[in-house]
Amino acid sequence: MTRQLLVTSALPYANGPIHLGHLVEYIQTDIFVRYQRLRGHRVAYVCADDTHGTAIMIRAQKEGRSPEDLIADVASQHRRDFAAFGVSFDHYGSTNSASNLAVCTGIWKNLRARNLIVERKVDRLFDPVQKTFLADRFVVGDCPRCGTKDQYGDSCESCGSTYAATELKNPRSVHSGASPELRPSSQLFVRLEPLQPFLEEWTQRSGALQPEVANYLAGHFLDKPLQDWDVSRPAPYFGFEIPDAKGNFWYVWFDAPVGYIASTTDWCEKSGGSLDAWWKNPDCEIVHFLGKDITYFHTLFWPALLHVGGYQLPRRVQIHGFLRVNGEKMSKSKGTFVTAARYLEHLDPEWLRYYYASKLSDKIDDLDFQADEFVGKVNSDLVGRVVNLASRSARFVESTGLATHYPDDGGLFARGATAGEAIAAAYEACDFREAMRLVMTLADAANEYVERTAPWTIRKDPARADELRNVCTVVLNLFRQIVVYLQPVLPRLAERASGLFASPCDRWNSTTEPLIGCSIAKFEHMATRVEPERVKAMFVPEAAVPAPSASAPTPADANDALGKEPLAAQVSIEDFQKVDLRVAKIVAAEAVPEAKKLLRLTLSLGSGPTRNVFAGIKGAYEPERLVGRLVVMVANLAPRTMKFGVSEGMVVAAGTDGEVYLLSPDTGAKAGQRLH
RNA sequence: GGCAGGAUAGCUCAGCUGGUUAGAGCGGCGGCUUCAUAAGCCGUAGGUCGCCGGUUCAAGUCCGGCUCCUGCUACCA
Repeated sequence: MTRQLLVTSALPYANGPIHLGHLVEYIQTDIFVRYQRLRGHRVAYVCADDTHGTAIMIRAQKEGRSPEDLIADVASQHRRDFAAFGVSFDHYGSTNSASNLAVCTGIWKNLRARNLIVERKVDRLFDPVQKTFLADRFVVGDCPRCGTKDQYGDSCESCGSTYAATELKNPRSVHSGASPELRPSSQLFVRLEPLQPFLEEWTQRSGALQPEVANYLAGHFLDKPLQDWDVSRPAPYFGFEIPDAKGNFWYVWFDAPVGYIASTTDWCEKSGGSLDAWWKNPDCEIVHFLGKDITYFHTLFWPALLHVGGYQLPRRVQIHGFLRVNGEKMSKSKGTFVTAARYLEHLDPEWLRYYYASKLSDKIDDLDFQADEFVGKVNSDLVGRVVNLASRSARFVESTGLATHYPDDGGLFARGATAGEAIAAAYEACDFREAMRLVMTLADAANEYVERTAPWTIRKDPARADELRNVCTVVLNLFRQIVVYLQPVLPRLAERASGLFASPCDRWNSTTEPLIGCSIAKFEHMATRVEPERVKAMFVPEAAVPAPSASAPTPADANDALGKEPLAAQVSIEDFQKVDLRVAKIVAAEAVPEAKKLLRLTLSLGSGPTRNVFAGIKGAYEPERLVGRLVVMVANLAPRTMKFGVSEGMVVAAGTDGEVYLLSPDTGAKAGQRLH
């Protein structure tokens, strides 16, 4: 029976380049999609750029251009990267599209009709100079919990606490630097609690979710009243203005998943299909692939929107873990934050496809990229075992072609055909690791056959020409069977093999019927080996790489630190001089056991009493290794009483999102010296 | 803090509803081979299955407790 599947990958945010972590998902989805096509099913694979929100807006501002201009640039870059890795979207759209606005509007109307939208007056910060309400990230001030300066209006990067923008101390507008005023604003919320029974049923009993996900939702959200979801943001905001609430925009997480539908709509338009035949067709299986970080958006809000909007719910939500590199989080400073473009400068995309396939399971486990394992898998599995089969047999039959009857192979080909069922089941379950393992056992068996029959010996005896041809017919058929099984993972290898046989490797069914009598093209290498040095070169930290040529178009690739932390309002030299920065020596350092992030530092300023300072750097520095080191401290910061004691100053460090880099003076600086 | 997941050979992982000497791939070691992109084949060594206790004729597999790792967390419980 021919199935019909509508498959999506999560929409990448239009605020940065695609990197190896993204590619886990797109490659995983693409393998699934190609597998389904290989089986003869009808598949639509749609995706889009997620383009709205504050971060995009801020970045566009910093770069002095319109958000539309920015997202167009990033979109073309994303498309190029995906194409290079063979990700075979049927349509790649944008959430900033007419179709998306239309679908959002439709769902919104239904939410209104079901009385699921409530409006509440909330006091929000208002910029009296710009005469606009300020989104959370357009306000900076001191964290109400720990006092850290220059924190956004949603959460503190130092202590991790979250709060309302109105709680910030000494708040300022990012636009004008003015102190915002409190003004009542009407915010719109989606009420989720009335949908509780539906969500309970769908998450716990539909079978769409992996069991650990269902457990997570049951224990986290469904066991108590669901909170209303704040879906509006006041202008200015890059996004869609809410049609019946002028001056308010849909929060990016409202219109982002709707982009799946919009992109499907656009694809239907372009290909002559209709949404009724796809998303709204109960026989069409909708499958979402996404990372575990965005689980609840896709398993609570999104089904709620679909349900109310009158759209079919996903049949399956396939969630994967994060990519780590050599056991650690990806890190720019360690060079393990590798963009797609950077990978392509060094390595072949099919290698990564195979490597990921050999590691991916249907679990939510993180996937660890290990350089030496990568080299080993590619070189020994792909080249040594699979491609080598063709390479050690094809040349012998270039002139004669394959035998006209399939010879006795001791049941090898039949065994391979039977194994197809288990391989198919593994693909279907997204247990690609298992699929690769099974395929490799077939390759092992084929190599043993070559060893046993020793065609290089047969060849020496002209009287045994038929036997030589028979043996090679077997080996090449086993090779071809394997290549078809690997086609979802290695489409380019399959194409090259197709050229060898002058017969496409594009149908799963062809694995049950040996190819006979056909000619064999001149053998050419189908895959190259990885040189370990090239992998090593890819992981050289950016800073150590010679500056790229000036002609390279880099705007979209620019470091996004500014976007994450916009420049603060201008200050005078007098303002700056109020802050007394000093070189300080760490004379003692210890972890605060009860705290997640804090180290207790004892700092010397050369003379006078030492200072006790808490620093949120536990995750990045070993206390023992800090002792004796010089750092920069804010020496005249008002003491602050914290849970674990009084902090008498602050150690300055750079970094966002959990990265922390302490500053060190050059050699020769002495504790106590002031910074000017 | 809560929750979820994990902890099995040097590395990456299988081990379903408890049942004979715990498996695979890679890596290691020893041979063989030379058709092939120094590829391939054969053999071999490696594990007190995180720790403690319990249920059972029998536990990696079930139950309780603990330790460590990872992730998530809608002020959080």
